[in-house]
Order: sequence, then C-alpha cells, then structure tokens
Amino acid sequence: MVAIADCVGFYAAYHQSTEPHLKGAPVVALSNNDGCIIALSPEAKALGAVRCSAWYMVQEEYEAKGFRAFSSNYREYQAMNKRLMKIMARYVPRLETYSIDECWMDLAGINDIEAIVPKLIKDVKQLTGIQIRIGVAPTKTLAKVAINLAKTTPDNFCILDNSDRIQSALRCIAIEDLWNVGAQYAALLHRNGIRTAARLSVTPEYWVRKKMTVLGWRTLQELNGIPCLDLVEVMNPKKNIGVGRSFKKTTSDEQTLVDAATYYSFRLSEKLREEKLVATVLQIKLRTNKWRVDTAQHQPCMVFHLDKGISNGLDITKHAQQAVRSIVAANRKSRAQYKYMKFEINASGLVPEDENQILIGDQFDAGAKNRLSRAIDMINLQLGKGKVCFANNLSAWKQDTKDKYIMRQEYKTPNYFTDWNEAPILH
DNA sequence: TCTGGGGTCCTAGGACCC
DNA sequence: TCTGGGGTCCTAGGACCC
Repeated sequence: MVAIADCVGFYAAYHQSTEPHLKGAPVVALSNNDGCIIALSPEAKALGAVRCSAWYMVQEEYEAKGFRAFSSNYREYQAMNKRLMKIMARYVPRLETYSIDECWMDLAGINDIEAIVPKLIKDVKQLTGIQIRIGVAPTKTLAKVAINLAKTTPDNFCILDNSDRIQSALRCIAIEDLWNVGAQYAALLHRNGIRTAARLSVTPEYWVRKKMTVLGWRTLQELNGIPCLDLVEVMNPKKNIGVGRSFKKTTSDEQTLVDAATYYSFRLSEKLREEKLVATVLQIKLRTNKWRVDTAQHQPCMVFHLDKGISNGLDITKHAQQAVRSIVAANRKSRAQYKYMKFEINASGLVPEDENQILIGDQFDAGAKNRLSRAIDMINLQLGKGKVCFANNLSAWKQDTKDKYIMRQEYKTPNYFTDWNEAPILH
C-alpha cells in the first residue's frame, strides 16, 4: 500500500501557524506580484473565496468581509515543508517528497494502517499547526483518488484497501478530477462519453494508449490496481532551472527591460550556484500581457548555446541583456510597439560544476568571475537577498525603476524560519 | 492599471550515422 | 524496372503536475 499526504491550504495554513492570532480568520495567500489567490484557509473557502481569482478584482469585497491576504514567501514555505517531512519520515520506512506540500509514503510492512494514519495526522497538527490529509491505496493513482475523497470526511483520511471500496470510490470521481488528466484529456474523454474514473478503468487499453500516450495507459493500469509509478526517494538531478517574473506594469522602454533582465538573470545565476550546476544553454523570452485582447501579442525568444557551462552572474546577465537589446532593436526596425509584461530566462543543458569543461586560456578569466559571484552570494546571505546586484548602466539605474517595475509584495510577513533577525520573539 | 511561477515527460519529425 | 535497415540525437510542441 502507498499513501499520499497533503496539506490543507498549505500557504494559508503556514500564515495561520506563524501568526496565531489569525486562527479562525479567513486567510488567503497570493501569487507572486500579489496577482491572484493561490491558497485559502478553510474559513476563506467557507466564505466563498475561489482559488485563482485575480486579487485586484475581489480585494475590496473580501477585505470588507475581514479577509487577511499575504504575499507568498517561498523560502518560508520550503522551511515549513522540511519540518513536515521530518515528522512524517518517522512513521514510514520510505518517503518521497513530491511537492512543497505533498509526500508519498511506502506503507510496506505496516499492519495497523487504520491506527497509524490518524495518529500521524494528529502529530503533524500538534507539532506544526498544519492540517494534513492522507489517502491510502494500492497504487499512487488510487491513493490520489482516496485523498480526493478524504476532503469530504471529517477525519481527513481515506483508505481504499479492497476492491469494493475501490470500485465505489472510482464511481465518485469525475474524470477531470483524476490525477494526470488535465483540461485537454478531460475534454477528449468527455467527447467520447467517458465521464468518471470508473468508466475510464474499463476503457480498452489500445484506445487509451493511442489517444493519451503511455502516460494515460499508466493511469489506466493504476486504476486497476497495477502499480506503474514507483516511489522516488532520491531527487532526480534537475534538467531546467528558470526565473520568470511579471512586472508591476507593462513597458516597451529598453532601459527598463534591460534592468529587469539584469536583475532576474542574476537571480538565475544564484540558483545555479546554489545547486552547484552550470548551464550550457540559455533561453531568454519577453512576453506581452496575455490577458489583453485589445493589444498586440508578442513572445520573442532567443537561445544561446554556449561552448562551456557558466553560472557566474556577469556572463549570464550579459547574455540576457544582449538578448533583450536585440529584441528591442528588431522591434524598432519594424516599428513594432509591443508592451512587455514579463521577462523569462531558462537554463538547460545543466552540468555539475565540477564536471564543467574548461577551455584553454580561460581559467583565469572564469575563476575571477566565479569568485566575484560567490563574494556577492556571501554578502547577500548576510545582509539579505538582493542587497548587492548587477546594474547594466550605473548612471541610468534608478531605485525608481526597481520600485516601479519589480515585483509587488504588499502583504509580506517576516522570514520567521529563515532569518535570525526576523525570528519571533517570546515575551 | 492590476490576472503566478517552476517544473517534468512524451511524441513526431528531421538530421545524421553505419 | 528495380534503390535497405537499423540506429541515435536534437528540437518543437503539447500535455501534465504542484
């Protein structure tokens, strides 16, 4: 048997847990840029708040109802995740951290599942303040079905341990709520009269394989109790690392775009160094506001294939600046007037830094750049993220630009878990 | 005026090799 | 009149997850 545990409204629950006076209040967590609601406390849900709604559209109404909103703080959520995993790992032989608020657990050799599961839920709640739910079944896909049903039970868990229970559970699951069936496949299945998980489980294999690739086929197998998805205890090495951010408002100004590119591509270089990786491919994109139907859409993209891996801030920001400048120049030439809303940079072709190819004659140069980047990392570690950064043109760089275009975070709470200076004080 | 960010995997098709 | 078979690697596009 395999179990999945997830947290109820995790980000909102984090804020309620770290600020106890919020207990019982409707709390929501906002996406980057305070754009939309991404997590809700049960109280917020009960008052009718909906995930993914744009905050600016509902803010007035919700604040009048006493809602509290918070900007997301992923470092803190990650720290809370570590505490949760530590607690749960005590109960089971093998555990896979699946996402920031979920883990899979191997229950092989555990006989009293019915007793252990509620105990685990209670333990986590007591030690972290976070409410979790647990689904248990013979395969991962069925465990996801179980946890879906656990939403409607008062004790927050559901165990599917015989075929009668499994069959009646599958009849309750709408096809669009099944794990690994997204909007596209749900529409396809509906068009073919398949509306529940139970119906999919008796659909011919060849049809599923043809229409939904091998992934759909695996889902079908798993619905019938044949495990196809293993527990992954060791994290696979990353294949991509990216940073992409929307601006506070749209712009076509070259200086502003280059500033944003400089700022966020340095952030990418930090991430690479944190993971001890170097990138051999960089992909840089600008995007217009996809929601506007009245303005021209544009997603220019530029790819660099590098002859050696890099992770230093100087080289990475240089490529990003060059890409943005050439995009703007091309627009100028064709007299296009695009207003960009988002900058993205993605690194791939990742190689561990100690396996990186060094070109002859390059050692000194690369060494100096890497040392500079690491020195900046050390300073920022002590003084706070982003205290030292690159600017593309010092005389043109204005704090103003940063304030106007870089992320909105109006409801940020302190870094209780990840910064000694902001740790809570007990009186 | 304001609508998130960060990932993985699979497939088809093209280019290439022997 | 007739022109093979078996591979690998890369990329773009599309799907999915949280």
